Amino acid sequence: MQNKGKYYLTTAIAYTSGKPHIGNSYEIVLADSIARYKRADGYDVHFQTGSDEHGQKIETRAIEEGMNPKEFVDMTAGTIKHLWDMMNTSYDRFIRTTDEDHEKQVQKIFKRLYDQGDIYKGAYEGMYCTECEAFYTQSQLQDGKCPVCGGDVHPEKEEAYFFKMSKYAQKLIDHINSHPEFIQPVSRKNEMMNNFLLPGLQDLCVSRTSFKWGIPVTFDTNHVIYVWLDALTNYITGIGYDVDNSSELYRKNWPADLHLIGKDIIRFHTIYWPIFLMALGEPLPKQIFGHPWLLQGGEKMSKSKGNVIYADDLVDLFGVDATRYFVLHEMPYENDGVITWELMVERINSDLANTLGNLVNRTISMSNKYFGGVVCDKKVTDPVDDDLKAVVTGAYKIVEEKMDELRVADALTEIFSVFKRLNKYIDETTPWILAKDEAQHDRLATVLYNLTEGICIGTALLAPFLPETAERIYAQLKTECRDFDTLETFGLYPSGNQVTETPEILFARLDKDEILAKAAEVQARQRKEFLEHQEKARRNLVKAGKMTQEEADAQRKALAAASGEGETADAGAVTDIEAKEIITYDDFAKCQFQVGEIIKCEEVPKSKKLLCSQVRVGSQVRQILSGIKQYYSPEEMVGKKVMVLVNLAPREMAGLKSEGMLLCAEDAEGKLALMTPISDVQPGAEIC
RNA sequence: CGCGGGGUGGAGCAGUCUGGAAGCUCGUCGGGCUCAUAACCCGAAGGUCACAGGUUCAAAUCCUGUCCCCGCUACCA
Repeated sequence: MQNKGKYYLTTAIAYTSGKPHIGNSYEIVLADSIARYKRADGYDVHFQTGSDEHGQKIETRAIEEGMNPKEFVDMTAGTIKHLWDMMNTSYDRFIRTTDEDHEKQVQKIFKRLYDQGDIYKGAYEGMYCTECEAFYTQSQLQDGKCPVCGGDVHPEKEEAYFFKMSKYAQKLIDHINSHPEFIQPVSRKNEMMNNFLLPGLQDLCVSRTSFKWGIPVTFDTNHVIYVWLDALTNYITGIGYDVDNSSELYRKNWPADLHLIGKDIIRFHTIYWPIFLMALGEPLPKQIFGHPWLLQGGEKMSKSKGNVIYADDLVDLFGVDATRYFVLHEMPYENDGVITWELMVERINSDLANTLGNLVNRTISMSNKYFGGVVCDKKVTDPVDDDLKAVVTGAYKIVEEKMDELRVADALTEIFSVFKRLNKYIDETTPWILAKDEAQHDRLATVLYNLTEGICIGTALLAPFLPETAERIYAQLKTECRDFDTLETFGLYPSGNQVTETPEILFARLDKDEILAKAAEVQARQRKEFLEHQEKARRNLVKAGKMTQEEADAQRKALAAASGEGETADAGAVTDIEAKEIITYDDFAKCQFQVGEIIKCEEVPKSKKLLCSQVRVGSQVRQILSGIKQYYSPEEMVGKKVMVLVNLAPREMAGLKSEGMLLCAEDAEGKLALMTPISDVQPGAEIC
């Protein structure tokens, strides 16, 4: 395989304030796919990711957890790394901004920039909230109040170091204009130019005295180095940059070929980062790609909404490669993508199970059925083979074009069009008919060979995106992954090779209802954990003297109130169920609902769930069993007026007869509530 | 009049730069097939391309105006 040179790519480093959700995990999967693709394509790849671990927010979060900052970031960085590993990502280094080599180099960089006059000491002026010990800009304020706690703010000065951005602005403008590929997608370029560069850059505050959790300024230890100078430099410190004497790894890999980041931090990567590098006299990265977000059903994910989707939950339900496939496929190039549980199931069933999994399965099954698993190229061709071969061998070039533009979702679509073409080829050649004719024996062998070879080539292209699946396919075909420079040649699968006798299902078809039920459980659990965590955080903040008990109580109340009209803490969360078919009025009229009064109620001894009630409906008394023991005691049931479905066929449960059904509402968390009339009515009143 | 992006059959998107028969994936319906994971293959239905006006032989595409959605707006990681 020809060596096409080095390729250095990075992801943004993940902030260690908590566990990243799938929208954040998307980036590492995207980066990994590109890294694997470039490796397979002959590049010498270096792939770096990591975690950003300093700042005031970390300090606060650590207190909430009752830990010191270092313990806290060790924990969260561990979580992040674990997630990255679970997603099967092939990074070469996971850098942490608390790593010793990084901290040391950042200090040296700061000193050098100060010495050469790019950093100067000044005062940061802004609106200060004493409550939160934080500065806010005019535009961040909400009605002139603190956006976080809602308290009063006042103008305040804080001594700080600043970086002279304006000095390099023109040089950066020129660079961006002469390198159209620098900022991707291009639409982002205009945003940066019009909003920041052309109106004139403000100097950037690069130190803080208001908190301690950061890298100290060596010559002024009241200050810690603030945020971006610390975070962005990971891209060079991680490969051995040294102000005095950089490593060989650095000299080989810098400038980076690609910084992959979320669209929210484009400004920092396309303005501040290049300017820092200019100040250091280092070349600029070749390309910065600000990818869009994955939104849960069109909304941003948020813990308080309880709609956060985490990679590990997806992996539990669907597996690693299905999760990788989904996020890669569903993320368009420029606009935000949508993730919902339904869409996951649809994509997996349609593409992975039906198109790919079934193709591999039916091909191997036929080889076994007709040839004892031996795949032989008997070279009995037919004109229908030509188009198949053209599609299969032409795929590499098309995929390559898409990947050059970082259009990963499109590349995947192209790869799957190969598998779709192979499925069609089976219908065109109808192997089961060939099998009935002894004279077509060799033709049948050729058809199966072509299918097997087609799968091999398609799978080689698929391997960077779904590495584990590719391995499983090759294991079943008893061969190995093909180099990219062989993908335009048809016929390299060793003729006479024997495939596995026992093909395994690559992706099982999923049942949507089953998955939705599991998803509801997952989200209910998250919601509960969120509330518990909030409670714990408040306790710890009070203990640490960062919050008074009154404030904690007030916040709890505010949260409960803000989360909905309801009196319960989890109001605001809603329950969605699958829509049933539309019914006619006649259908509805078949159900007889009446108000019933519970006159007696006892537990069913043999059952964990059942209560046995005697219900007065009109002049009759009926016995009705209900699975609500966990929610209502027999005592509280008595005297209640409830909604009864009267004409339900009687049924025996736990040895007792039940003549009807008490209607309850059940929400996504499985909570039950009996339906009762809002004002008093007679037992037996019809509900219509 | 702060900046930028978007509004295309039921869903998710491409097409707009470089005007020339409205496309893809999923879903729905009908047919075929039986090697296979109720799968695969073929076909059909379904859109006044947000709205209004203009340029043109011709507009989803260019111009003008209006409405709606989303992101950013400077030190927040």
